[in-house]
Parts: sequence; structure tokens; C-alpha cells
Amino acid sequence: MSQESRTDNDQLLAVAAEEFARKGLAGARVDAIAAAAGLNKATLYYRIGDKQALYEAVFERELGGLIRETEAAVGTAVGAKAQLRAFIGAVAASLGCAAPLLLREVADGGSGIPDHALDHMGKLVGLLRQILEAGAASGEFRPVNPFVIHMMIVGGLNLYAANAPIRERVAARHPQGVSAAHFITLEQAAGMMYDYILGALRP
Amino acid sequence: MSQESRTDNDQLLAVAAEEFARKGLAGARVDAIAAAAGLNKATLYYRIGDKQALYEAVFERELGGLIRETEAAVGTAVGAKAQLRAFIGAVAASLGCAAPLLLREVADGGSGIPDHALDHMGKLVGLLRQILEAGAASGEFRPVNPFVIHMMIVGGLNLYAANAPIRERVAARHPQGVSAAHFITLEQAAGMMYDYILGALRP
DNA sequence: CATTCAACTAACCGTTTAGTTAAAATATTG
DNA sequence: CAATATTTTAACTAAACGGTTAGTTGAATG
Repeated sequence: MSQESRTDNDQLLAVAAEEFARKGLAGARVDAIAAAAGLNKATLYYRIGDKQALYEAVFERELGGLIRETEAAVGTAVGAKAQLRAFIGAVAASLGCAAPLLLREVADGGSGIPDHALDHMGKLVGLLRQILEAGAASGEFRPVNPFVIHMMIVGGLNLYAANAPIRERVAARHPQGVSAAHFITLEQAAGMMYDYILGALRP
Repeated sequence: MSQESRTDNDQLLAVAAEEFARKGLAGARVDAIAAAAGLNKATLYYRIGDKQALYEAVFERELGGLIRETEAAVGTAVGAKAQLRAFIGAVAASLGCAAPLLLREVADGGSGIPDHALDHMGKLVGLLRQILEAGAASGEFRPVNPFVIHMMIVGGLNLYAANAPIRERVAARHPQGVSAAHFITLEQAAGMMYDYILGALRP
């Protein structure tokens, strides 16, 4: 029962994540989420609580997955450069529909971020800082402000991941002004960002 | 009359911008905007139209200011490096409350961006591309994907500008894990980003 | 068979929200 | 001044929304 209930909630949270990602906390409709999850609205309230609780569960799930996979990827890499590449690649690979959620939360001042998810975000920042400090200690990197680097990586990845529809609209309006450079995959963009950050860190 | 009405609308748009920045299109309340602007709701509807029209006017105004000031700053700079510095500095300086608006719009897939504002965004991308291509032609920069660089700069600046409340909350929860590096001004962060991007562009 | 209990549902409720209206006030003009 | 056009207002509406309620189901328990 606990197992089954857990699985069902997982399905619900995945569906809700898409809805919250597309519409935001204020824009998403509980009825729409319940319908998409094949649930009666009252069942949803019975299982989770109110809209805010559902949102927090979704956010924590998405961010938890991101930090777990990123820590795992960095953990298997050896050396500051390989760890940096793993960090950027893992964040890019496991963003999923977390990018719109994150962007909206930042815009909101983080008003919907539960404390536990906040700790996740702190861990991600700390992880990159460790990588950069280790690289600086070994002489591979020059000393930098790790938080600013973090903003450039995470900001760049999230913005790129989320703005595909805008790129396409711009391309449709200005076919001559758009090059193939605008239409690479997120993985390719992440690879380039690693390359550029590496250049920025060169002593 | 036209002049006075224009000025009044400017006041209204500035107030509405703050509300939309804080709450988003779906979260902002027309009554709250009208009250904050010292206007009756019907007056707002008479002057502007519906909520969507108000939002589009706000967005265009904010983005228009950003692109205008950025183009002006880059225009007075000489040489690719100085122009790059001007670009980053001007975007940072004139973000204002545009950062949350932009982040939310990207998260939304740009569904609320009017065509004219979309052209502004295209111009900003094109401006940076010109700078980077000129630098590559003169041998100052190595060839890069200008759009990815754009994402890192604009994503980094917007994320940094908007996430101050989150930083403070993290700092309050983990006083030991937070360094002074997290609490520099946006201008200082922009200066560092210029430095890092310059490193990334070094041939 | 009677009872219990978690899980679920259809229908409903009070509030909020974007948007409207009709009339009063104010300015503009002939 | 009178007539006409423009603004402003309080009050209102219809619909949408988050959340609740009373009641059902079906399996476990005794």
C-alpha cells in the first residue's frame, strides 16, 4: 500500500510538474492537474493537501533529482576539469522540466521554495565551489568568485533549456538573422559552456 | 492632453511593471495594480485595454529601455573588448525590474511577448553577435557560438539580479556556508562576468 | 453477517477575479 | 454659456477557482 501509494503520487507529481512548469503556481489549475493525472480533485486534496503543498512536493522532487544526479556524476569524475565537465553535463541532462520551475521561483524571490529544497540549492552551489577550489589549489584553475561562475553556468543552462519556443518564434520572424548556432541541443550547448568556462578559469 | 495622458500611462506602466515582476501575469491582480497606481479599475481599462494589453505594454516598455540603453552604451565604446564590457555593464545597469519579467517569460515559452518586444530581444542577440564577430575578425577573440555566450551573460545577469532574496534566505539558514562572495553588487558581478567571458574568448 | 477504515467521488460552496455599465464629473469647444 | 466629448467612479456581473462535504466503495477484521 505504502509502495503503491508512493508510486501513484509519483505519477501525480510528474504530471503536476509539467503543469506547474508550463503555467506557474498561480497559473496552473488544480482541476487541470487532477484531470491530467486521472484523479478526482478531492482525491488529490486527500492525498497531498492544498495547492501549495502539491507545488512544494513537485519542486522538491524535481530539485532533489537534479542534485542527486549531479552529485553522483561529479562523484565518479576524477580531477577538477573532469568534475567541472560532469557538473555542467549532469545539470544539463537532468534539468527536465525543472528549468521553468527554477526560473519562476527565482523571479518569485523563492517564495514557494520549501526549506528542504533550499538546502538542495545550497548543496549545488557548494559542490561547484569545491570543484573550483580544488582546481585552484592544484593550479589548474585561477581563483574566481564561485558564485558568479555558478550563476553563469546555471543561468545559461536554464535559459537555454527553457527558451526554445522563443528561439523558434524569433527564427520564424527573422529567417535571415538566425544561424544554425541557435539550434543546437542542450547537450551541445552544455559542452560549449564547459569549454568557455574552462577558458575563463585558465590561470 | 496627449502629453499628460502619456505621462500618466508611464506612471501606470511603472507601477504595473513592479506588480507583474513580483507576481507574474497570472498572479498579479488588476485591482491591486489600479490601486497602486491611484486609479480606478475602469479607468485602467479605459486607458489601456485588458490585462494582457497592459502586460504587453509593460513588457515592451521595460525591454525597450533595456535595448535602447544597451545600444547607446555599446555605440559609444570603441573596440570589441570595450564594447563587450559596455554591453554587459549596460544590460546589468538597466535591468531594473525587467529580470523577473524576462525569467517568467522564458519559463512561459514567451507566450506573453508581443512581436515588437520579440524584435527587441532579437536585436540584443544580434548586437552581441556583432561585437563577438568583430573581435574575432580583429584577432582579439577566438570564434565562439555567440548565442551560447549570450545565454551565459544574460542568464547569469538575470539570475544574479533576481535571486537576492533566495541568497539571503540561504545565508540565514547556513551562516557558515556563505562567504562574502555571495553578496557583491550586481555591478560587481557584471564586472566579474566580463572578466570571465574575456577569458573564455581569449584565442 | 456486522463493523471498520482508507480511498475515492460527484456535487456543491464561498470567494476571488477579470471585465462591464451607467451615470456623474470634468474638460473642450462652438 | 450651452453643448458635446472625454474621464472617472462605484456598483455590478458572470465565470472561474480553490477547497469542502456528504456519501460511496470494496476490502480487511472480528
